[in-house]
Amino acid sequence: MTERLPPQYQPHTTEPHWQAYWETHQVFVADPDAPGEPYCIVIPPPNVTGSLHMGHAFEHALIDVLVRYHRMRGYNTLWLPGTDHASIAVSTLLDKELQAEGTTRHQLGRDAYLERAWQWKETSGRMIVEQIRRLGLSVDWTRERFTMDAGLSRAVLHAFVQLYRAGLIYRGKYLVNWCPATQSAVSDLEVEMQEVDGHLWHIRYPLAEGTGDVEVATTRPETMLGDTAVAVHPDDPRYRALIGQQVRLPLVNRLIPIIADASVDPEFGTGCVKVTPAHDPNDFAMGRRHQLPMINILNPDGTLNENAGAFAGQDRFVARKNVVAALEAQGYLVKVEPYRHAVPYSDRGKVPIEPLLSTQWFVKMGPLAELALQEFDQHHSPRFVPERWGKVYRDWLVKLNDWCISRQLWWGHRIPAWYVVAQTGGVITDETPFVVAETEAEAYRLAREQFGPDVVLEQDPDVLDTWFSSGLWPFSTLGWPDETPDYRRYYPTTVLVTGFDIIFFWVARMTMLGRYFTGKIPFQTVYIHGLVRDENNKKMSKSAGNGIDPLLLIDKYGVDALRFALVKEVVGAGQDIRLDYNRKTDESPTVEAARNFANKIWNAARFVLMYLEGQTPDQLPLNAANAELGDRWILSRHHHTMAQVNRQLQEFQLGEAAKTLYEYIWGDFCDWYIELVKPRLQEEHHPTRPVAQGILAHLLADITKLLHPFMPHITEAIWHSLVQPEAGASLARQPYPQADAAYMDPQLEADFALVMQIIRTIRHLRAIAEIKPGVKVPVLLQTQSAHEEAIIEASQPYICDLAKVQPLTWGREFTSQRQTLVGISGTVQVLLPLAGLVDVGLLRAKIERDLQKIQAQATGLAARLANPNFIAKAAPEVVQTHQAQLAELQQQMELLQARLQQIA
RNA sequence: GGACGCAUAGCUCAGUUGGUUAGAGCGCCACGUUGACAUCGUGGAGGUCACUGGUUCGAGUCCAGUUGUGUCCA
Repeated sequence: MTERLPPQYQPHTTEPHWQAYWETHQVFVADPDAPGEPYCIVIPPPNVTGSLHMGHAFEHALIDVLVRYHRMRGYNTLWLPGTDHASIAVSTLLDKELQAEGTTRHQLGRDAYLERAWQWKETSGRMIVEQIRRLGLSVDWTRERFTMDAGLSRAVLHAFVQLYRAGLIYRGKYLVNWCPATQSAVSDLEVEMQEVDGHLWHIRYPLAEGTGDVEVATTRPETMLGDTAVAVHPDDPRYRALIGQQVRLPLVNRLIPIIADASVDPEFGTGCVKVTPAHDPNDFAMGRRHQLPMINILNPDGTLNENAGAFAGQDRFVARKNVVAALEAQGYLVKVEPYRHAVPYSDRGKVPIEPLLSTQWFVKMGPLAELALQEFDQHHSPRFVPERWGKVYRDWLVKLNDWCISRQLWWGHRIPAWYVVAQTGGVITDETPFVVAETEAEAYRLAREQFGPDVVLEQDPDVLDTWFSSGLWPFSTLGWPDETPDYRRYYPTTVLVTGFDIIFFWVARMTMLGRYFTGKIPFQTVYIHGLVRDENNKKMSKSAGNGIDPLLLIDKYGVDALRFALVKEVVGAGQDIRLDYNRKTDESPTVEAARNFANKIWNAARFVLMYLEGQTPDQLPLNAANAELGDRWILSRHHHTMAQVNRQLQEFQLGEAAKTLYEYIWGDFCDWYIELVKPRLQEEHHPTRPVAQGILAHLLADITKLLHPFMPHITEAIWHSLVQPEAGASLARQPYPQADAAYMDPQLEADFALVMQIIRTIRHLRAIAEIKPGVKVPVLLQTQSAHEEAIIEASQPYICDLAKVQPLTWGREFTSQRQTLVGISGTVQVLLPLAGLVDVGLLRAKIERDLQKIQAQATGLAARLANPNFIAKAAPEVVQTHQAQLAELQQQMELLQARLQQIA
């Protein structure tokens, strides 16, 4: 039996073996017709351009704990894996490739480009999926989905058309966030504000009539080419007289009005601001209020267009310099100040965003957000864990703007709008009429109805924001819009596990779209986890280059170790975790500790298997009737642990559950129980040997089950060795152990704690006396309590064995020899006679040290008990505990003082 | 500027509804390789619980403020 288990756990052979086993035997394939309450989680789809990073490993480890736990609890469980198509990321990647080849996507043409994109996805895009497989997750690979699969694409078109027909999608010309790098619009969420050191340029605009001028201040002087007004606060006494007058815009020579608008902050700069409605969100709003002309001065690539006059064709940052130079040359530049301000950057493109007036498609968010808000406010749906994230979610729903969903890219879901282009010569303009339909045929049908039989249609060239399809993920992956068996069985899903950074991007969009289309919030609970930070407590990011490669750690320590380390670090929920890591050696003490734990379990299993002599737990009944004190103690601890772990897992306290198991297995089971039963096992005819064997077998079987959600591979391996199940069976499908109150005995656990305490005290005294570990020593235990005497009697073999005592004597009163080491365990006095071995001063010092400690405690307690307020106001049981404690301390002090006199 | 976290041993972190002596792992020191495990065992050292004030018989825990630090939103 033991031949099969090497003395050290070897993850590199064990883990791939069981991963293949699970997949071969379809252990995680869900069956909607099977019994059990449904438990479904959809994976937060990783991006196909990505590679496995620590965030994935962490998130997936957490999800797998939940999923495996519930599967073992008998739920009909589905964990659905998949990836999203990452429109912008793939486009950026391919554009770079094409650029290197000296071509562009426009030269290549749409069809050839998409063919290439699909090819890329099939080859390189598989990488992340293959890496995820190494984590050994209990996902159902037969249900793997991709956002651009036929079914999910159909869901996207269906959703778009429905929203359009309901008036919740519209096309229009608005100010959008334009990314000149990708040459596409992006949504508000894909913009990230960065503090940068810039300048504030003060520019003089001369009044059109008479003399004088106004001074404006700006961080983007080139935009003055598109100014169509100057604004002041209506109540600003400095400018009140000027309202209604005109100024002559320098360089451009355009006459623009001075308007009054309450949104102007009189404190900022000169209190007089330039207004560029086509290139600034505030100015855009002001432009609408005052019906100002909107002059666009930018091309899609970030160069200035023909409206910029002499500056046309120049890049925006070159133009900025040139505009400033021209203003200065012509005497319009008043001054330049250094100025630190927030600049919007494109999340993906990594360049400053330009607010740009552009015709795009938008989702009207108000009505959708309203539905989600109602669910949240009235039904607490979804429920957030931890709860505080619900507030973040709600706040965002209340103030969100319409969502720009069109992207000027090709990889993604093409917008299902067809323009009637015959009349406009094949060109799509802002005014071109269009129809929206799920298919081209349907579009033609609609268009012919509306525009006559000879229409020529051209589909909108743009694609949808990737998040639009991700927003449908919890139901599109299950078959929606069809009422498939999976959809009926598993929707709405049970839990969504994700990071807080994605609440707006993804969670809120899923709840809004899910509620609108399915009538239901797509998940009952949202479990929000924190980030994995690096060894310097920095957020890991690709751009900072501080990521820790999980694959390196898996190679070094095994995936179970990495997973356990990550889960064990989670406290409560939502807190960030920090991972120790040495970049020179690729070592992580945290993961190493988890690897050591795996090895500990492995060896505990080897020990148990060795003494089971081929018998399985089924062949060894749990014989509690003949159990000894130690047996009953471990059974109580065991059931106590099972109760606690189940409770913690149900309350999303995954890290706490991991710690509970760690302490129970390493501490109680290995350090104490296994050590306790060794003598019985080694004595072939010991009367309670079979009892110990039965307990070891059953507890180990339970331990593999309890730990399985956290460390699936090693537990599966041990379980197979232990129970020798039929082919195809998996631990993953065994029932999760539940506590039985009949085994739990707090009094027994307290009694046994005294035994442990006595053993520790003896070991401590031995260490003080520098007695060699192998040498047996006589020990006397003195106690006045009959109960304690009984405990000592029952545990005599344990004390003798674990503390290397021979002989052990106990009684009410011992007169010690001069040379006796003294220790205290509860009210038991532990005496270690040391004839001639140590010096009396050492013995005295030890007793005096103990006395001092006890004295300090007793003084504190006595002071508290002397306080009449304490007696009057504290709970009676608290007072009672204090009194009992003080009595015990006083007894200890008396004993020690007596002993001190004896050896003096 | 608004909101939300965090601050406990050298390091990474636990510490339930306030109640005896604040815990664990790593690291450190000493001892130890008897048949599960040196990826180990036994023992030990190590903390003014960021600071100030308040509530309370009693505060690491509750409240207010301060400082430091992190994140999200503007």
